[in-house]
Amino acid sequence: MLDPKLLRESPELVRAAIAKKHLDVDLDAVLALDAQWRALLSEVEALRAKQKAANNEMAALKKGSPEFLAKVQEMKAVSAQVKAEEARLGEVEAKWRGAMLTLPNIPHASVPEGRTPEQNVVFSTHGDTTAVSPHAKSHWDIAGFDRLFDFARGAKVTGAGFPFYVGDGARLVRSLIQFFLNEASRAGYQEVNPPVVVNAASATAVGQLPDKEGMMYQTVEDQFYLIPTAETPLTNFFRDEILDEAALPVFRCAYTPCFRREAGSYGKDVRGLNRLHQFDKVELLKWVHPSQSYVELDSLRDHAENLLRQLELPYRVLLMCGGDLGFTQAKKYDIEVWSGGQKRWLEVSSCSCFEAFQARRAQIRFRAKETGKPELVHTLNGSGLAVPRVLAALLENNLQADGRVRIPTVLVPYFGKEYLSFA
RNA sequence: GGAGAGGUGACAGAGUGGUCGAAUGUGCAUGAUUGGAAAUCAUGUGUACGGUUUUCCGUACCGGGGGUUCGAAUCCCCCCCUCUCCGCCA
Repeated sequence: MLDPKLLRESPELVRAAIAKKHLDVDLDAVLALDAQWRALLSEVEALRAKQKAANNEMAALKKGSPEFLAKVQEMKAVSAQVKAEEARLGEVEAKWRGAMLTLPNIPHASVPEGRTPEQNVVFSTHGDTTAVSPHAKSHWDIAGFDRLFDFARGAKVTGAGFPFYVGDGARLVRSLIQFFLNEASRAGYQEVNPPVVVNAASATAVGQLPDKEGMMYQTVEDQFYLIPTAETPLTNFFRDEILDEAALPVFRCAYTPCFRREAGSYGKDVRGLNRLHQFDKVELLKWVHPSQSYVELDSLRDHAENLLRQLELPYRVLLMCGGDLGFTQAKKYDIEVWSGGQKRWLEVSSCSCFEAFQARRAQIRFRAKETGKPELVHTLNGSGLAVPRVLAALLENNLQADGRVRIPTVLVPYFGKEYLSFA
């Protein structure tokens, strides 16, 4: 959510943001609602002040005296009026709030113009995409793939997009998770093991409700949601809290399974490990002082990149253009790994700075030493990393002539051997 | 899942219909005192929104929501959470 004061004082900034993100929002309607809401609020508050004053007078009067009874009669009318006006205020306020929630976060000045994913800027490229194994092929075509990554049985037991990982497949998944977590710890992120189902308030605070309800699995009895990312429980950790300024920045990481319904995709995007309904991911979160958010975004991105470098996987970094930037983000980098068999880039991380947009909605603040007043923190998050696509790239890029997969040196201590075998 | 108790400001803890944003204590901040500290004394110490704008003023908030009433922290209803006991269970 945007700062209502910003909207009032600099509507042109908000208008420019909407244009840069290529969104269609009727800003004038929002402004009109805002004015209406404020006018109505003043009216109601004046009425309540009147009520309060009368209340104090009546406390001094003798109960049951003629003056007292007269006052009761008089205030009955005011009371009815307050009730009616409050009902109206409630309606307008709900509309106003709804309208405010349609306003996107302001893109950072460094975000390039553009409407489509093609207009994202290639920020950097690392590693040699031509240096992958000459035997690379799409991972689902690798002989024996189905034994270690059993989609058929997953579909029987649950549904499409819920594979079983078996044997060396399961072991490699665990190795990657452990490697990612250890690296995050080493970089100063405190490890957290959060709940993987959250309530509606938490989903709302990070913007997954109400608009993205369809992307989450829901429980029947309790109105809980399976998390689409660890960002959801982690960001909510400090919801409605005021932190010490000295405690900032706070770095946290978490491994969780992630659940996404993602209806509507098809084709090669959803083949094999490319897109699943349940997948494993290590997520990195930062709560920082507003002056540090972009320095922190760079170091967050660099941490994620470093994981791919250590895994010896070619990758590139995209700086998202205005039109491809999410609603809530001020700036975002996507990191894509090179999939040598499919000969395409696969997104394995998305590093975003939200500035105060999430924090305002979730009411996460810190007490500023200077003023002693609470201020909103800035939040950032990024994957470090999503497992299945890294897995896909590893299987493809490192496929040997004999059908085995070479394990990157850094993973060998975790995996316990130098080659993964499909036999 | 069943029975009972409870949820008040940073913390402890009063308050059962009116002058209560809320006693008191602790903590914290500033000042006095001191060579310095402790102790003591004094003053101050929530958040949000709106109006105004170097000052202030108004309104709201006593777990959440609804109701009764001229008026609710206080009465009624629903929900959530915590604790104790029982049941169940890894």
